[in-house]
Amino acid sequence: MSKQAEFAVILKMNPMFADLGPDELQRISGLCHTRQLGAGESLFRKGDPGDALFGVRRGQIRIETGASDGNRQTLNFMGPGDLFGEVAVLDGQSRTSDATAGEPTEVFVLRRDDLLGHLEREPKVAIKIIMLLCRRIRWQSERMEESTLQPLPVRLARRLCALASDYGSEVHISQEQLGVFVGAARESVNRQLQLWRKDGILDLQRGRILLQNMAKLTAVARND
Amino acid sequence: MSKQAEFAVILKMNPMFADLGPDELQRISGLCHTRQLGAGESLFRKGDPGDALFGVRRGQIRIETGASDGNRQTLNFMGPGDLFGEVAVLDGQSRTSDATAGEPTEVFVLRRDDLLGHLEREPKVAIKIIMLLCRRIRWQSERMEESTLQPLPVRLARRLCALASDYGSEVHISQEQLGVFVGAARESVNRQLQLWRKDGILDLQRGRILLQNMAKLTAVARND
DNA sequence: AAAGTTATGTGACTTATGACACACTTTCCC
DNA sequence: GGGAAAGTGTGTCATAAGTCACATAACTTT
Repeated sequence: MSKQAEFAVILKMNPMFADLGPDELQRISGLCHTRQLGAGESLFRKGDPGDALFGVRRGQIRIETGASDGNRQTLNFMGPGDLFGEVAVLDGQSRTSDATAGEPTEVFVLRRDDLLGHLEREPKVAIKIIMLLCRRIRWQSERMEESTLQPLPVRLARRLCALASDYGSEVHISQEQLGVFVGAARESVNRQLQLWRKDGILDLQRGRILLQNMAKLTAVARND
Repeated sequence: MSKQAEFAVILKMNPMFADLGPDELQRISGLCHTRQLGAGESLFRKGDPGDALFGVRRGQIRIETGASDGNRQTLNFMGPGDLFGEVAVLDGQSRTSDATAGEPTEVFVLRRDDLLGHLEREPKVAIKIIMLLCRRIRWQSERMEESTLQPLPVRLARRLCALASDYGSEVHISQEQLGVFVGAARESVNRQLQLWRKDGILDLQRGRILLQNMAKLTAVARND
Protein backbone atom coordinates (compact mmCIF):
# COMPACT_ATOMS: atom_id res chain seq x y z
CA MET A 1 0.00 0.00 0.00
CA SER A 2 1.35 3.43 -0.90
CA LYS A 3 1.98 6.08 1.72
CA GLN A 4 -0.88 8.09 0.31
CA ALA A 5 -3.33 5.23 0.54
CA GLU A 6 -2.21 4.58 4.10
CA PHE A 7 -2.82 8.21 5.01
CA ALA A 8 -6.25 8.11 3.36
CA VAL A 9 -7.20 5.28 5.70
CA ILE A 10 -6.11 7.30 8.72
CA LEU A 11 -8.11 10.30 7.54
CA LYS A 12 -11.15 8.13 6.95
CA MET A 13 -10.98 6.86 10.56
CA ASN A 14 -11.18 10.38 11.92
CA PRO A 15 -14.73 11.72 12.41
CA MET A 16 -13.52 14.97 10.96
CA PHE A 17 -12.99 13.44 7.51
CA ALA A 18 -15.15 10.34 7.69
CA ASP A 19 -17.88 11.78 5.48
CA LEU A 20 -15.62 12.47 2.51
CA GLY A 21 -15.92 10.23 -0.53
CA PRO A 22 -13.07 7.93 -1.60
CA ASP A 23 -12.03 10.14 -4.50
CA GLU A 24 -12.05 13.28 -2.35
CA LEU A 25 -9.97 11.50 0.29
CA GLN A 26 -7.54 10.24 -2.30
CA ARG A 27 -6.94 13.70 -3.67
CA ILE A 28 -6.40 15.15 -0.21
CA SER A 29 -4.07 12.39 0.92
CA GLY A 30 -2.11 12.89 -2.31
CA LEU A 31 -0.99 16.20 -0.80
CA CYS A 32 0.76 14.62 2.16
CA HIS A 33 4.36 13.76 2.75
CA THR A 34 6.15 12.11 5.69
CA ARG A 35 8.72 13.04 8.28
CA GLN A 36 11.01 11.00 10.54
CA LEU A 37 11.74 11.92 14.15
CA GLY A 38 14.25 10.46 16.57
CA ALA A 39 13.29 9.66 20.17
CA GLY A 40 12.87 12.89 22.10
CA GLU A 41 12.88 15.04 18.98
CA SER A 42 10.36 17.88 18.93
CA LEU A 43 7.63 18.01 16.28
CA PHE A 44 6.37 21.44 17.28
CA ARG A 45 6.35 23.70 20.33
CA LYS A 46 3.77 25.87 21.96
CA GLY A 47 3.52 29.10 19.99
CA ASP A 48 4.68 27.67 16.66
CA PRO A 49 2.39 28.50 13.76
CA GLY A 50 -0.19 25.77 13.13
CA ASP A 51 0.88 25.12 9.58
CA ALA A 52 0.16 21.42 9.27
CA LEU A 53 -1.91 18.44 10.32
CA PHE A 54 -0.16 15.27 11.46
CA GLY A 55 -0.98 11.58 11.48
CA VAL A 56 1.21 9.04 13.27
CA ARG A 57 2.44 6.30 10.95
CA ARG A 58 4.60 4.49 13.49
CA GLY A 59 6.05 5.36 16.90
CA GLN A 60 4.51 7.70 19.44
CA ILE A 61 3.99 11.43 19.86
CA ARG A 62 3.42 12.98 23.29
CA ILE A 63 1.30 16.08 23.61
CA GLU A 64 2.57 18.04 26.61
CA THR A 65 2.08 21.39 28.26
CA GLY A 66 5.15 23.52 27.87
CA ALA A 67 4.87 24.57 31.51
CA SER A 68 7.81 26.87 32.09
CA ASP A 69 8.05 25.92 35.77
CA GLY A 70 9.69 22.69 34.76
CA ASN A 71 6.76 20.52 35.73
CA ARG A 72 6.00 19.07 32.34
CA GLN A 73 2.52 17.57 32.07
CA THR A 74 1.70 14.98 29.46
CA LEU A 75 -1.77 15.64 28.16
CA ASN A 76 -2.09 12.87 25.63
CA PHE A 77 -0.29 10.14 23.69
CA MET A 78 -0.80 9.76 19.96
CA GLY A 79 -0.07 6.32 18.55
CA PRO A 80 -0.13 4.86 15.02
CA GLY A 81 -3.34 5.86 13.24
CA ASP A 82 -3.98 8.88 15.43
CA LEU A 83 -4.50 12.26 13.81
CA PHE A 84 -3.91 15.63 15.44
CA GLY A 85 -3.79 19.31 14.52
CA GLU A 86 -7.00 19.15 12.48
CA VAL A 87 -8.17 22.53 13.71
CA ALA A 88 -4.76 24.18 13.51
CA VAL A 89 -4.32 23.15 9.89
CA LEU A 90 -7.53 24.92 8.99
CA ASP A 91 -7.15 28.14 10.92
CA GLY A 92 -3.37 28.47 11.19
CA GLN A 93 -3.46 29.64 14.81
CA SER A 94 -0.43 28.90 16.91
CA ARG A 95 0.01 25.63 18.74
CA THR A 96 -1.23 25.53 22.30
CA SER A 97 1.03 22.71 23.44
CA ASP A 98 4.27 20.91 22.70
CA ALA A 99 4.51 17.70 20.68
CA THR A 100 7.53 15.44 21.09
CA ALA A 101 8.39 12.00 19.77
CA GLY A 102 8.50 9.48 22.63
CA GLU A 103 10.40 6.99 20.45
CA PRO A 104 11.62 6.86 16.85
CA THR A 105 8.54 7.99 14.96
CA GLU A 106 7.31 8.60 11.43
CA VAL A 107 4.47 11.04 10.87
CA PHE A 108 2.34 11.98 7.90
CA VAL A 109 2.32 15.72 7.31
CA LEU A 110 -0.45 17.56 5.49
CA ARG A 111 0.56 21.17 5.08
CA ARG A 112 -1.88 23.99 5.52
CA ASP A 113 -1.09 25.75 2.26
CA ASP A 114 -1.59 22.58 0.28
CA LEU A 115 -4.91 21.83 1.94
CA LEU A 116 -6.30 25.35 1.58
CA GLY A 117 -5.30 25.48 -2.08
CA HIS A 118 -7.16 22.24 -2.56
CA LEU A 119 -10.28 23.50 -0.80
CA GLU A 120 -10.29 26.58 -2.96
CA ARG A 121 -10.34 24.44 -6.06
CA GLU A 122 -13.01 22.12 -4.63
CA PRO A 123 -15.68 24.16 -2.85
CA LYS A 124 -17.87 21.11 -2.30
CA VAL A 125 -15.19 19.65 -0.08
CA ALA A 126 -14.89 22.98 1.72
CA ILE A 127 -18.60 22.86 2.46
CA LYS A 128 -18.31 19.34 3.83
CA ILE A 129 -15.51 20.52 6.10
CA ILE A 130 -17.80 23.30 7.28
CA MET A 131 -20.44 20.73 8.23
CA LEU A 132 -17.90 18.69 10.11
CA LEU A 133 -16.69 21.70 12.05
CA CYS A 134 -20.27 22.53 12.92
CA ARG A 135 -20.83 19.04 14.17
CA ARG A 136 -17.78 19.40 16.34
CA ILE A 137 -19.05 22.70 17.74
CA ARG A 138 -22.34 21.09 18.67
CA TRP A 139 -20.64 18.09 20.16
CA GLN A 140 -18.38 20.36 22.17
CA SER A 141 -21.20 22.41 23.57
CA GLU A 142 -23.04 19.29 24.65
CA ARG A 143 -19.90 18.05 26.38
CA MET A 144 -19.37 21.45 27.93
CA GLU A 145 -22.63 21.34 29.84
CA GLU A 146 -22.06 17.77 30.88
CA SER A 147 -18.49 18.10 32.09
CA THR A 148 -19.29 21.10 34.22
CA LEU A 149 -22.36 19.58 35.74
CA GLN A 150 -21.50 15.93 36.22
CA PRO A 151 -19.96 14.82 39.52
CA LEU A 152 -16.52 13.28 39.65
CA PRO A 153 -17.54 9.58 39.66
CA VAL A 154 -19.45 10.08 36.42
CA ARG A 155 -16.64 11.95 34.71
CA LEU A 156 -14.17 9.35 35.88
CA ALA A 157 -16.30 6.44 34.72
CA ARG A 158 -16.70 8.06 31.32
CA ARG A 159 -13.01 8.61 30.92
CA LEU A 160 -12.27 5.03 31.89
CA CYS A 161 -14.83 3.73 29.42
CA ALA A 162 -13.27 5.86 26.69
CA LEU A 163 -9.81 4.59 27.55
CA ALA A 164 -11.11 1.03 27.62
CA SER A 165 -12.50 1.35 24.12
CA ASP A 166 -9.05 2.44 22.95
CA TYR A 167 -6.85 0.09 24.95
CA GLY A 168 -9.04 -2.74 26.21
CA SER A 169 -9.70 -3.72 29.80
CA GLU A 170 -6.15 -3.07 30.99
CA VAL A 171 -5.72 0.67 30.99
CA HIS A 172 -2.13 1.79 31.39
CA ILE A 173 -2.36 5.17 33.10
CA SER A 174 -1.31 6.67 36.42
CA GLN A 175 -3.91 8.00 38.81
CA GLU A 176 -2.18 11.36 38.58
CA GLN A 177 -2.75 11.42 34.80
CA LEU A 178 -6.31 10.34 35.21
CA GLY A 179 -6.80 13.24 37.58
CA VAL A 180 -5.48 15.68 34.98
CA PHE A 181 -7.83 14.22 32.38
CA VAL A 182 -10.99 14.54 34.44
CA GLY A 183 -9.94 17.75 36.15
CA ALA A 184 -9.69 16.42 39.70
CA ALA A 185 -7.11 15.96 42.43
CA ARG A 186 -5.15 12.71 42.46
CA GLU A 187 -6.40 11.91 45.96
CA SER A 188 -10.03 12.25 44.91
CA VAL A 189 -9.42 9.96 41.96
CA ASN A 190 -7.77 7.43 44.24
CA ARG A 191 -10.61 7.47 46.74
CA GLN A 192 -13.21 6.86 44.03
CA LEU A 193 -11.13 4.07 42.50
CA GLN A 194 -10.83 2.43 45.93
CA LEU A 195 -14.61 2.42 46.26
CA TRP A 196 -14.95 0.75 42.90
CA ARG A 197 -12.26 -1.74 43.78
CA LYS A 198 -14.20 -2.76 46.87
CA ASP A 199 -17.23 -3.29 44.58
CA GLY A 200 -15.17 -5.52 42.30
CA ILE A 201 -15.66 -3.14 39.38
CA LEU A 202 -11.92 -2.86 38.83
CA ASP A 203 -8.53 -3.69 40.24
CA LEU A 204 -5.59 -1.39 40.78
CA GLN A 205 -1.90 -1.85 40.17
CA ARG A 206 0.95 0.56 39.99
CA GLY A 207 0.51 2.52 36.77
CA ARG A 208 -2.46 0.57 35.50
CA ILE A 209 -6.11 -0.16 36.06
CA LEU A 210 -7.79 -3.47 35.31
CA LEU A 211 -11.42 -3.09 34.37
CA GLN A 212 -13.39 -6.10 35.53
CA ASN A 213 -17.01 -5.07 35.27
CA MET A 214 -17.62 -2.74 32.38
CA ALA A 215 -21.37 -3.09 32.77
CA LYS A 216 -21.39 -1.44 36.17
CA LEU A 217 -18.91 1.16 35.02
CA THR A 218 -20.99 2.18 32.02
CA ALA A 219 -24.00 2.33 34.30
CA VAL A 220 -22.20 4.92 36.42
CA ALA A 221 -21.12 6.73 33.26
CA ARG A 222 -24.75 6.94 32.10
CA ASN A 223 -25.61 8.47 35.45
CA ASP A 224 -29.15 7.05 35.48
CA MET B 1 -30.76 52.34 4.22
CA SER B 2 -32.01 49.26 2.41
CA LYS B 3 -32.96 46.11 4.25
CA GLN B 4 -29.95 44.37 2.78
CA ALA B 5 -27.54 47.06 3.93
CA GLU B 6 -29.08 46.91 7.39
CA PHE B 7 -28.57 43.15 7.51
CA ALA B 8 -24.99 43.56 6.32
CA VAL B 9 -24.31 45.76 9.35
CA ILE B 10 -25.74 43.12 11.68
CA LEU B 11 -23.60 40.42 10.09
CA LYS B 12 -20.54 42.61 10.38
CA MET B 13 -21.15 43.05 14.13
CA ASN B 14 -21.08 39.29 14.67
CA PRO B 15 -17.62 37.80 15.27
CA MET B 16 -18.62 34.99 12.95
CA PHE B 17 -18.77 37.29 9.93
CA ALA B 18 -16.64 40.23 11.07
CA ASP B 19 -13.67 39.26 8.90
CA LEU B 20 -15.56 39.32 5.63
CA GLY B 21 -14.91 42.18 3.25
CA PRO B 22 -17.62 44.74 2.38
CA ASP B 23 -18.30 43.26 -1.04
CA GLU B 24 -18.53 39.71 0.32
CA LEU B 25 -20.91 40.88 3.03
CA GLN B 26 -23.01 42.75 0.53
CA ARG B 27 -23.45 39.71 -1.64
CA ILE B 28 -24.37 37.51 1.31
CA SER B 29 -26.83 40.00 2.74
CA GLY B 30 -28.40 40.29 -0.70
CA LEU B 31 -29.67 36.74 -0.12
CA CYS B 32 -31.77 37.66 2.90
CA HIS B 33 -35.43 38.43 3.25
CA THR B 34 -37.54 39.41 6.25
CA ARG B 35 -40.40 37.97 8.25
CA GLN B 36 -42.94 39.52 10.64
CA LEU B 37 -44.07 37.82 13.86
CA GLY B 38 -46.84 38.75 16.28
CA ALA B 39 -46.28 38.68 20.05
CA GLY B 40 -46.05 35.07 21.22
CA GLU B 41 -45.73 33.71 17.71
CA SER B 42 -43.22 30.88 17.29
CA LEU B 43 -40.22 31.28 14.99
CA PHE B 44 -39.08 27.68 15.34
CA ARG B 45 -39.38 24.81 17.79
CA LYS B 46 -36.98 22.25 19.14
CA GLY B 47 -36.51 19.54 16.53
CA ASP B 48 -37.31 21.73 13.50
CA PRO B 49 -34.69 21.53 10.77
CA GLY B 50 -32.08 24.27 11.07
CA ASP B 51 -32.72 25.72 7.66
CA ALA B 52 -32.00 29.39 8.28
CA LEU B 53 -30.07 32.00 10.21
CA PHE B 54 -31.94 34.87 11.82
CA GLY B 55 -31.15 38.44 12.77
CA VAL B 56 -33.52 40.55 14.83
CA ARG B 57 -34.49 43.79 13.06
CA ARG B 58 -36.93 45.04 15.71
CA GLY B 59 -38.75 43.46 18.66
CA GLN B 60 -37.50 40.54 20.73
CA ILE B 61 -37.01 36.80 20.34
CA ARG B 62 -36.81 34.50 23.36
CA ILE B 63 -34.74 31.36 23.19
CA GLU B 64 -36.33 28.81 25.52
CA THR B 65 -36.01 25.16 26.43
CA GLY B 66 -39.01 23.20 25.23
CA ALA B 67 -39.11 21.39 28.57
CA SER B 68 -42.10 19.10 28.34
CA ASP B 69 -42.64 19.21 32.11
CA GLY B 70 -44.14 22.65 31.74
CA ASN B 71 -41.31 24.47 33.45
CA ARG B 72 -40.21 26.59 30.53
CA GLN B 73 -36.72 28.05 30.97
CA THR B 74 -35.73 31.14 29.06
CA LEU B 75 -32.13 30.68 28.00
CA ASN B 76 -31.58 33.95 26.21
CA PHE B 77 -33.17 37.08 24.79
CA MET B 78 -32.27 38.30 21.34
CA GLY B 79 -32.84 42.00 20.69
CA PRO B 80 -32.41 44.23 17.61
CA GLY B 81 -29.01 43.59 16.03
CA ASP B 82 -28.62 40.12 17.51
CA LEU B 83 -27.91 37.17 15.26
CA PHE B 84 -28.68 33.53 16.00
CA GLY B 85 -28.68 30.15 14.28
CA GLU B 86 -25.25 30.68 12.69
CA VAL B 87 -24.24 27.09 13.26
CA ALA B 88 -27.59 25.59 12.29
CA VAL B 89 -27.61 27.44 8.97
CA LEU B 90 -24.31 25.83 8.08
CA ASP B 91 -24.90 22.28 9.16
CA GLY B 92 -28.68 21.99 8.92
CA GLN B 93 -29.00 20.03 12.16
CA SER B 94 -32.27 20.36 14.01
CA ARG B 95 -32.91 23.15 16.49
CA THR B 96 -32.07 22.38 20.08
CA SER B 97 -34.44 24.93 21.60
CA ASP B 98 -37.59 26.93 20.92
CA ALA B 99 -37.59 30.51 19.65
CA THR B 100 -40.65 32.70 20.23
CA ALA B 101 -41.37 36.37 19.64
CA GLY B 102 -41.78 38.18 22.96
CA GLU B 103 -43.44 41.15 21.21
CA PRO B 104 -44.26 42.12 17.63
CA THR B 105 -40.99 41.38 15.88
CA GLU B 106 -39.36 41.56 12.48
CA VAL B 107 -36.48 39.23 11.70
CA PHE B 108 -34.02 38.95 8.85
CA VAL B 109 -33.92 35.44 7.42
CA LEU B 110 -30.94 33.99 5.58
CA ARG B 111 -31.88 30.60 4.23
CA ARG B 112 -29.49 27.69 4.30
CA ASP B 113 -29.89 26.75 0.65
CA ASP B 114 -29.18 30.28 -0.48
CA LEU B 115 -26.07 30.55 1.69
CA LEU B 116 -24.64 27.17 0.69
CA GLY B 117 -25.20 27.91 -2.99
CA HIS B 118 -23.32 31.13 -2.49
CA LEU B 119 -20.41 29.43 -0.71
CA GLU B 120 -20.12 26.92 -3.50
CA ARG B 121 -19.72 29.74 -6.01
CA GLU B 122 -17.25 31.61 -3.79
CA PRO B 123 -14.82 29.16 -2.21
CA LYS B 124 -12.74 31.96 -0.73
CA VAL B 125 -15.69 32.92 1.43
CA ALA B 126 -16.17 29.28 2.38
CA ILE B 127 -12.57 29.16 3.57
CA LYS B 128 -13.07 32.28 5.66
CA ILE B 129 -16.11 30.67 7.23
CA ILE B 130 -13.96 27.64 8.01
CA MET B 131 -11.49 29.89 9.84
CA LEU B 132 -14.26 31.47 11.82
CA LEU B 133 -15.64 28.11 12.84
CA CYS B 134 -12.18 27.05 13.93
CA ARG B 135 -11.81 30.17 15.98
CA ARG B 136 -15.10 29.35 17.63
CA ILE B 137 -13.97 25.80 18.39
CA ARG B 138 -10.83 27.11 20.04
CA TRP B 139 -12.75 29.74 21.95
CA GLN B 140 -15.18 27.09 23.13
CA SER B 141 -12.50 24.75 24.36
CA GLU B 142 -10.82 27.54 26.29
CA ARG B 143 -14.16 28.40 27.87
CA MET B 144 -14.74 24.74 28.60
CA GLU B 145 -11.67 24.44 30.77
CA GLU B 146 -12.30 27.75 32.39
CA SER B 147 -15.93 27.20 33.26
CA THR B 148 -15.14 23.93 34.97
CA LEU B 149 -12.09 25.17 36.80
CA GLN B 150 -12.79 28.77 37.70
CA PRO B 151 -14.62 29.50 40.96
CA LEU B 152 -18.01 31.14 40.93
CA PRO B 153 -16.87 34.75 41.57
CA VAL B 154 -14.65 34.65 38.51
CA ARG B 155 -17.29 33.16 36.27
CA LEU B 156 -19.82 35.66 37.53
CA ALA B 157 -17.50 38.62 37.04
CA ARG B 158 -16.76 37.49 33.50
CA ARG B 159 -20.39 37.14 32.65
CA LEU B 160 -21.16 40.56 34.06
CA CYS B 161 -18.32 42.12 32.07
CA ALA B 162 -19.61 40.46 28.91
CA LEU B 163 -23.13 41.71 29.59
CA ALA B 164 -21.77 45.18 30.32
CA SER B 165 -20.00 45.31 26.98
CA ASP B 166 -23.32 44.52 25.32
CA TYR B 167 -25.69 46.63 27.39
CA GLY B 168 -23.59 49.19 29.26
CA SER B 169 -23.32 49.62 33.01
CA GLU B 170 -26.97 48.94 33.69
CA VAL B 171 -27.51 45.25 33.10
CA HIS B 172 -31.14 44.21 32.97
CA ILE B 173 -31.20 40.63 34.18
CA SER B 174 -32.63 38.70 37.12
CA GLN B 175 -30.31 36.95 39.54
CA GLU B 176 -32.07 33.72 38.64
CA GLN B 177 -31.13 34.18 34.96
CA LEU B 178 -27.59 35.05 35.90
CA GLY B 179 -27.44 31.83 37.87
CA VAL B 180 -28.51 29.83 34.82
CA PHE B 181 -25.87 31.56 32.71
CA VAL B 182 -22.96 30.84 35.02
CA GLY B 183 -24.24 27.45 36.11
CA ALA B 184 -24.82 28.27 39.77
CA ALA B 185 -27.67 28.42 42.27
CA ARG B 186 -29.54 31.69 42.56
CA GLU B 187 -28.66 31.95 46.23
CA SER B 188 -24.96 31.65 45.56
CA VAL B 189 -25.20 34.35 42.92
CA ASN B 190 -27.03 36.59 45.35
CA ARG B 191 -24.48 36.11 48.10
CA GLN B 192 -21.60 37.00 45.80
CA LEU B 193 -23.44 40.05 44.48
CA GLN B 194 -24.07 41.18 48.06
CA LEU B 195 -20.35 41.02 48.81
CA TRP B 196 -19.61 43.14 45.76
CA ARG B 197 -22.33 45.58 46.70
CA LYS B 198 -20.71 46.08 50.09
CA ASP B 199 -17.44 46.80 48.24
CA GLY B 200 -19.17 49.41 46.10
CA ILE B 201 -18.44 47.45 42.93
CA LEU B 202 -22.09 47.39 41.95
CA ASP B 203 -25.59 48.14 43.12
CA LEU B 204 -28.62 45.90 43.00
CA GLN B 205 -32.19 46.59 42.08
CA ARG B 206 -35.08 44.34 41.27
CA GLY B 207 -34.32 42.83 37.87
CA ARG B 208 -31.20 44.85 37.21
CA ILE B 209 -27.63 45.34 38.26
CA LEU B 210 -25.81 48.66 38.16
CA LEU B 211 -22.11 48.27 37.57
CA GLN B 212 -20.20 51.02 39.34
CA ASN B 213 -16.60 49.88 39.33
CA MET B 214 -15.74 47.96 36.21
CA ALA B 215 -12.03 48.14 37.03
CA LYS B 216 -12.44 46.00 40.15
CA LEU B 217 -14.83 43.69 38.38
CA THR B 218 -12.46 43.03 35.50
CA ALA B 219 -9.71 42.45 38.05
CA VAL B 220 -11.81 39.65 39.56
CA ALA B 221 -12.56 38.34 36.07
CA ARG B 222 -8.85 38.16 35.29
CA ASN B 223 -8.41 36.12 38.46
CA ASP B 224 -4.90 37.46 39.15
C1' DA C 1 21.62 -4.73 47.94
C1' DA C 2 21.12 0.06 49.30
C1' DA C 3 19.45 4.28 48.27
C1' DG C 4 16.57 7.20 45.81
C1' DT C 5 12.49 8.11 43.24
C1' DT C 6 7.87 7.65 41.82
C1' DA C 7 3.18 5.92 42.53
C1' DT C 8 -0.32 4.79 45.65
C1' DG C 9 -3.34 4.73 49.97
C1' DT C 10 -5.54 7.20 53.70
C1' DG C 11 -6.69 10.31 57.54
C1' DA C 12 -7.80 15.11 59.10
C1' DC C 13 -9.26 19.41 57.94
C1' DT C 14 -11.16 23.27 55.11
C1' DT C 15 -13.92 25.39 51.81
C1' DA C 16 -17.17 26.32 48.19
C1' DT C 17 -21.48 25.61 46.84
C1' DG C 18 -25.89 23.41 46.50
C1' DA C 19 -30.45 22.57 48.99
C1' DC C 20 -34.06 23.97 51.76
C1' DA C 21 -36.72 27.18 54.31
C1' DC C 22 -38.70 31.39 55.00
C1' DA C 23 -39.27 36.54 55.28
C1' DC C 24 -39.78 40.56 52.72
C1' DT C 25 -40.61 43.53 48.69
C1' DT C 26 -42.13 44.85 44.29
C1' DT C 27 -44.90 44.37 40.32
C1' DC C 28 -48.82 42.74 37.92
C1' DC C 29 -53.50 42.32 37.06
C1' DC C 30 -58.51 41.41 38.03
C1' DG D 1 -57.52 47.75 46.57
C1' DG D 2 -56.25 43.16 47.25
C1' DG D 3 -54.39 39.02 46.15
C1' DA D 4 -51.04 36.47 43.44
C1' DA D 5 -46.75 35.97 41.42
C1' DA D 6 -42.03 36.95 40.84
C1' DG D 7 -37.78 38.59 42.50
C1' DT D 8 -34.70 39.20 46.33
C1' DG D 9 -32.08 38.67 51.00
C1' DT D 10 -30.40 35.40 54.57
C1' DG D 11 -29.87 31.64 57.89
C1' DT D 12 -28.87 26.73 58.51
C1' DC D 13 -27.21 22.50 56.99
C1' DA D 14 -25.17 18.82 54.07
C1' DT D 15 -21.82 17.37 50.94
C1' DA D 16 -18.30 16.96 47.36
C1' DA D 17 -13.92 17.76 46.57
C1' DG D 18 -9.50 20.18 47.37
C1' DT D 19 -5.27 20.50 50.41
C1' DC D 20 -1.90 18.88 53.47
C1' DA D 21 0.53 15.43 55.69
C1' DC D 22 2.45 11.24 55.96
C1' DA D 23 2.81 6.08 55.42
C1' DT D 24 3.69 2.48 52.38
C1' DA D 25 4.73 0.04 48.23
C1' DA D 26 6.90 -0.57 43.83
C1' DC D 27 10.13 0.30 40.54
C1' DT D 28 15.29 2.31 39.17
C1' DT D 29 19.79 3.36 39.58
C1' DT D 30 24.15 2.81 41.14
